[in-house]
Amino acid sequence: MPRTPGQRAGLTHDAVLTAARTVFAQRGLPGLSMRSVAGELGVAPNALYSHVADKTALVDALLDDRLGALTPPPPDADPVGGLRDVMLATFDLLAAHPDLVPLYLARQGARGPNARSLGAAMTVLLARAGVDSDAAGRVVRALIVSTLGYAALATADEANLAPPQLRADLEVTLGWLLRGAIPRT
Amino acid sequence: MPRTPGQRAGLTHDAVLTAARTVFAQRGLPGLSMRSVAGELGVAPNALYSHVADKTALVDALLDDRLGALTPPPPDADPVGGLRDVMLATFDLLAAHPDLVPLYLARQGARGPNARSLGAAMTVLLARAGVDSDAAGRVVRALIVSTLGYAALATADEANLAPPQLRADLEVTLGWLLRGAIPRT
DNA sequence: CCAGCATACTGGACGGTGTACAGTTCGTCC
DNA sequence: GGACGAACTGTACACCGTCCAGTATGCTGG
Repeated sequence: MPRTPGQRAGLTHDAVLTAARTVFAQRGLPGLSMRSVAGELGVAPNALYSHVADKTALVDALLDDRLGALTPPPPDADPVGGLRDVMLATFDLLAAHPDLVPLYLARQGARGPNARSLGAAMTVLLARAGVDSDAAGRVVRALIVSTLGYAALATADEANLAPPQLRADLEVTLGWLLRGAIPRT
Repeated sequence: MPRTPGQRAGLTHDAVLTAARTVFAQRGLPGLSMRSVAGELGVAPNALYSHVADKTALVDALLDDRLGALTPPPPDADPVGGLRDVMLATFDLLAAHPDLVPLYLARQGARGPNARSLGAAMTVLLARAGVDSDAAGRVVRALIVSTLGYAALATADEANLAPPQLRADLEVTLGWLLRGAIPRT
């Protein structure tokens, strides 16, 4: 999107984020550079630094942005089923956009607002299942770790493992974790 | 280790690997470049390419090399305890060398000979616990995913989670997984 | 013993990266 | 209307992985 020179670009943090999203969608992770994002905006690479601290800050924002596509489980859902479904949905999101996975791994899962709200919704479900809030954090971590890990396996290049197979394996694993974490009723 | 010019360096794949190990130990992941490894050997950067296909191949070798520090569980060990101990030892190894973790994550856990032999030893234990070899692969994956994931959390920069705490959490998680995977006796 | 050859290695370069510094141009507010 | 601060550009630095063309070395067959 080149501009006629002499005019202002009028960038904002959101505009940069949007451009990053576009570049990332079209050219994947290796194509995501400050220069490519700036090019998408018709702007010099350094111009981005007025709106974004770092490349890592931009990537963080991008990650949480993508997490917004996930709908948190409703508070009145069945705890075990609800938790399993969010994690499987997360797996599906990551499997559909393989280039996201290395980014999440490098950041250990993003701590933006969307990530937080998902975590909160999961904690609510766990509370209803009798898990106190101290333990809930640990359980959420265990679930996320497995989900991210299986997503990583599913998006590996050398993948001799088929994603549907891994999705099934993840489901089994989540069952073990939830059965262990939630006191028998 | 500069040489007097005009003489051969006499590099080998092993020499390159050793140099890489040294550089990595001293300068960490960001300091590990083809140029720095070559510098350690007193050699031009391109010289490495006579002994190593890629930087990624070098890193792969380095990863499996470090995995050699782990001793596989003996075949006659208690299955649950033995499996738990290998994974905790793996966690400790990674926690002690934080820069290893991003590399393992990027490669989804290394497929070199050392990694294979560890996997084989784990499969043996699982077989003795009544898990057939098909399911064993899945269980091993589940265990590794959690272990790597917790190690990643333990080595995160922003870590508000203390490593000993995470180690304890991992132990609990491994218990859940093993209890789920191994049929009740 | 010497010719020939494959291999190891060097020098230099290409195209890329993230980002710092200095300067210019613009919108906005007193 | 003049000053100020922010936005943006041009340029540059210090890296990166890797390729290409050349040179020198050690080993091998005659």
